[in-house]
Amino acid sequence: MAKSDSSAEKPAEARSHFIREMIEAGVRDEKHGGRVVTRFPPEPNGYLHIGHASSINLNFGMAAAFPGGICNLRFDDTNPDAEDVEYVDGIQEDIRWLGFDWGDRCYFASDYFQQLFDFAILLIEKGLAFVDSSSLKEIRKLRGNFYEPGTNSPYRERSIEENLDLFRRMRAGKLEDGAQVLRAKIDMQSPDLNLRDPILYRIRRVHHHRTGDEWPIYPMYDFAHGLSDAIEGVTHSLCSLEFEDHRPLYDWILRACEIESPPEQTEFARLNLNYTVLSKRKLLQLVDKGHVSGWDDPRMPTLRGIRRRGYPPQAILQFCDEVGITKRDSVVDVGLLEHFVRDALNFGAPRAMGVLRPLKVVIENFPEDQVEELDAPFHPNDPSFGSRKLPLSRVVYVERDDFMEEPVKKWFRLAPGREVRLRYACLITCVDVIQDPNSGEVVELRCTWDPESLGGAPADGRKVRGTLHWVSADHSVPAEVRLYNRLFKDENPSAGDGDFLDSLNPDSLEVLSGCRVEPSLANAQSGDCFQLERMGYFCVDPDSERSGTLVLNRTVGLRDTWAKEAKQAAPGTGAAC
RNA sequence: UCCCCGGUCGUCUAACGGCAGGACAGCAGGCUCUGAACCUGUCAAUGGAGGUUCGAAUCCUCCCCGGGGAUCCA
Repeated sequence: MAKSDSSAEKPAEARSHFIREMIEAGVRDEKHGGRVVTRFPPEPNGYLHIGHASSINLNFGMAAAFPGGICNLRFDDTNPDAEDVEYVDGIQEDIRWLGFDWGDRCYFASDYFQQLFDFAILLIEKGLAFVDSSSLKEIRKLRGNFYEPGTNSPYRERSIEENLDLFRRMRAGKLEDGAQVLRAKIDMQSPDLNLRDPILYRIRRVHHHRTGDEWPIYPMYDFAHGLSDAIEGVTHSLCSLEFEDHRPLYDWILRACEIESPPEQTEFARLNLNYTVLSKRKLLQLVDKGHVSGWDDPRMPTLRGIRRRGYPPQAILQFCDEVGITKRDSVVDVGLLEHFVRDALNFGAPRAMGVLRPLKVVIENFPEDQVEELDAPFHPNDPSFGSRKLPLSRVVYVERDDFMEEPVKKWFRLAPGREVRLRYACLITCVDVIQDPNSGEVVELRCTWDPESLGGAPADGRKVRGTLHWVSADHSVPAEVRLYNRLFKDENPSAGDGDFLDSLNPDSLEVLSGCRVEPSLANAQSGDCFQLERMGYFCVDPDSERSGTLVLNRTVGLRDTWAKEAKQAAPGTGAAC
């Protein structure tokens, strides 16, 4: 039984990592009452990308790994300047596409604004927070720097009553943006700058996408995040490495607010990919400046981009599991992602034939009006996919790249005098080459076929090395095919002092318009995925509906050891697509 | 010059004081009606110096290298 032995069949038992072990130990020791509650906390200021998939997989995965575990979706919407409902809808769509479900627990930090405000009052009453009327510039100056300690604000010793009054006036909306802020009273000498009387609340009189104009003040991340976790009963607050320095503040706030069973913050390294940028700011720039067609451009590392490209969610999850969770910064090779995409598609995608750059072939001894219907399986390793009929007629198209007038060594495709197999059809021999008299370009091949080889092997059992994909000229349907290359030329587009946009690959998109695909694809629906044999995995782009012709995205090419070998033999000639 | 974190094959990752293992990539074969998939084999690593120990990737000290940290961002 040689069914394709893909890892897609056996969902690898979840690999362990330090966070899983930590949670396991905690559950064993009845820490947090033995509960596991995580949350995925996106800020709705951009679309999710492959890096977020790792965090989503972690948070939802850990919840699922323990009995009774749950994972909330919580929008961290405390900065109305950058945020938008467009993103809250898109983010939910993307997480669902990955296969995760938060039940009815879709929360918003903005839902907690009143509770957060009350906690701030508590802090003031306890003498742990004060209103600072210094200007932004003064606050910055007094904070000190890496090497110099900070200095106490002149407003630090205001009375509790005065602070209460001032803070309530902030809330009442009577003050200008920036007039004053609420600060925690911690330690201006601390080597951890986050502890130098961090700002808890600021005045920002702008419209919020959920709370409208109700709040003229907004809580800062450090204040809002831990308390939101606490309000939701989160036990494990998993975040990325850059918040490590914030953990003492996270703990301070929960302690100061007298949270009885405080959540625990643990940091892990974010996912990085070479030849890719994963920063919302940079992705936004690509979209805004028109370097890509949108957040869902198939070259984008966004979840909607790779979804449109045809990456199966299963492949992304397996990729995340394989990469794992650690505390060390790393840059994963995009090749690993592509490996899991191929792996999932090899297992799950039906096969078809399509010619990207057609070269006309006339089979001279094939009767003019004859059409042979050949049976071809949809999957070579899995009969459950069934089969379809392929029409063979006198004129067919083969791939232009499969013919070489002067074949290099080890070439076993078509060339003058050479015999090859048309996949699932018959053997043909090239007997003549027709060129354009002016350009010299090969425009047509004249071949003969061996009728006895119909359906497979020749009668005499002779071996033929090359097998080509093909379509019948009259029966095939037209298609536009979009080939994608990496968006950036450099492994690390953000390295150096230059603009990352300078690293953009001008050849990241190649549109082929005269393609021909087999008739079974005529009714393919947007989103359908299949392999065009020998050419790669493809999916139907939604543009097909608009344009009325089939538009195919190449999801990923097949491994191509011949291209590699040919490239080594003739450096500089290698076709890189 | 300060604080925090991290350094294991090319890349990612395991090891919880006891044989440095896996995946991807690479290379060499095999099989094949996809130069795919699949199968077999193979290359390849503990940043450095000391110390503790019968035994150190793992514990300790120092050094080196990398990342993060001074938004009224998250």
